[in-house]
Amino acid sequence: MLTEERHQFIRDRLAADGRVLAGELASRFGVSEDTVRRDLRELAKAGQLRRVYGGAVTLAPFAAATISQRSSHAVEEKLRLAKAAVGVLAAGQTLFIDGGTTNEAIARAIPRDIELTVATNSLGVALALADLPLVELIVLGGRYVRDLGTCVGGDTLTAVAQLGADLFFLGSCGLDASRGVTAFDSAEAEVKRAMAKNSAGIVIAATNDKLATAAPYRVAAPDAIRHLVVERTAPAAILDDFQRQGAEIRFA
Amino acid sequence: MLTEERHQFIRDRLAADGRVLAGELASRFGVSEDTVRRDLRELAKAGQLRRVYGGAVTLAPFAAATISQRSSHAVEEKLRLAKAAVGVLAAGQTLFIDGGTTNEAIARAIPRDIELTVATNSLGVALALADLPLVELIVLGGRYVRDLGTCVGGDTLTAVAQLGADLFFLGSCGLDASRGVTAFDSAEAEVKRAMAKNSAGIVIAATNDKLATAAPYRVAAPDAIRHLVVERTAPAAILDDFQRQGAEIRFA
DNA sequence: GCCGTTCTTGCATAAACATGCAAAACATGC
DNA sequence: GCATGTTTTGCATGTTTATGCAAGAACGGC
Repeated sequence: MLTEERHQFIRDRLAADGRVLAGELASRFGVSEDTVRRDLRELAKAGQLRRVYGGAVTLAPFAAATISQRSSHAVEEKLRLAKAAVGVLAAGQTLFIDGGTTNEAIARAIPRDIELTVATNSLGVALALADLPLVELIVLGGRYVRDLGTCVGGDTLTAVAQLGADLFFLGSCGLDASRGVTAFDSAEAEVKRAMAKNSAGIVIAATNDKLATAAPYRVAAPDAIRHLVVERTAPAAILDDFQRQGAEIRFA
Repeated sequence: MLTEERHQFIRDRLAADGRVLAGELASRFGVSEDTVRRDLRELAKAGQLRRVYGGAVTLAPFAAATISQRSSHAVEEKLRLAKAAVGVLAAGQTLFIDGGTTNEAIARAIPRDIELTVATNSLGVALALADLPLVELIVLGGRYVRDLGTCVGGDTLTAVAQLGADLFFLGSCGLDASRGVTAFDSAEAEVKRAMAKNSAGIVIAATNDKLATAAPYRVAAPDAIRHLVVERTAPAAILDDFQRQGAEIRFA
């Protein structure tokens, strides 16, 4: 039996039952439990299931409900970035957080015992923060765009205009040392610009594939970035360019 | 049985009954009470429940107060109510939907193939609708209140004021044929009043325990209710009172 | 105050786990 | 065809985790 066939069977079984047992799969496939565990580990790394002691279960409902397509990509890297990104937080701060899977990961990585005020136009981020007892959560409403997972439009801009934040966690965008921060969508860019304008500093957590890419709509100048959180494997030349323009580099 | 499955069961049971007993869970899972206590301790540490002598209860005092009286069948009843409630919908309509578990159930019961415009201040409702391809979703932002699961405040009122809807699905409130619709919270009531004002008709889906109860804050007069969705076992006398004031009764 | 119940803590054990390694199956280049 | 490198798999190793049991502490009713 091919490895891929086992993986497919596990996915199907998870979709049907919501959980699988390592021992059960081993006898079903006629392979050792070690092999099954390896399968489960790989699928977990690919973001297709959650590993638990004794087997695996489907991902948390909120994770499945949000932008599931993109979030299965580079889960581990985003988790590492998120953990590093929350390091810039200080108690009592006010934040803007916009959309994107990296920002959702950051929201989930915020510890329960820190007091913050957070304004977000992302449903996924709002959901991640809805449970935190010490976080004052402000939802920035507006027209919901399915593909982005965020609210945009005039209502959103109005709401942003009434707020001011210490930090703005800017997500899902292109990043280039000469062109700065750019977005793929006009309405999305408008909201990002408003948030950037009303924030004292911008924080960007970017996977390597976001570095040195540009999109049509300008959001912020490169020297507006205060904290840049990147992977350890990020190209040093690009980081130098950002650092020269005032960004503080943080490695995940 | 996986540890994770026990945890999930405990969460579900808490959501349904508002409380769990350690001994009861132990015999149901077929494990020792020590194991159950360990589970409860972990969930408490994760902030998902509050540990009490003999078992555990839900965190939110508001939710606990209203939920504790519900039977474990309340989930099924809400599902039945929700299915009946979506029967009043027609393609192309614009809706307000506010918070409450019944409204979340209604949102989940909306079929994928109906075109609607929905404005909601409930995160749960928004999440349920985020996937539906034909629903234009407008999120009504504002200060998020954890116990209600909704956004309230001036920003929310401003956003509501700019919209008009055919129907308003009004949730989580007291219902009395003489006093009308009433809410437990002042800020919540304000938003409900604004939604009621800007809607052509009000729809209320109420479990039996909601009928003939009243809360401090008035939201709408009894004759503002256009559709009242109730269980088959609802007391006829109460229904008559509402019907005389213009409500159309629908049975789940 | 007492007593039974519930809880925490420490400990033992078995199961599940990660890791390193070697054999087998497979592909690749000459 | 044969040597070489890669992937997959199972096994042995040591580690971690889950669980139940026992003993003592904490709680609640009387």
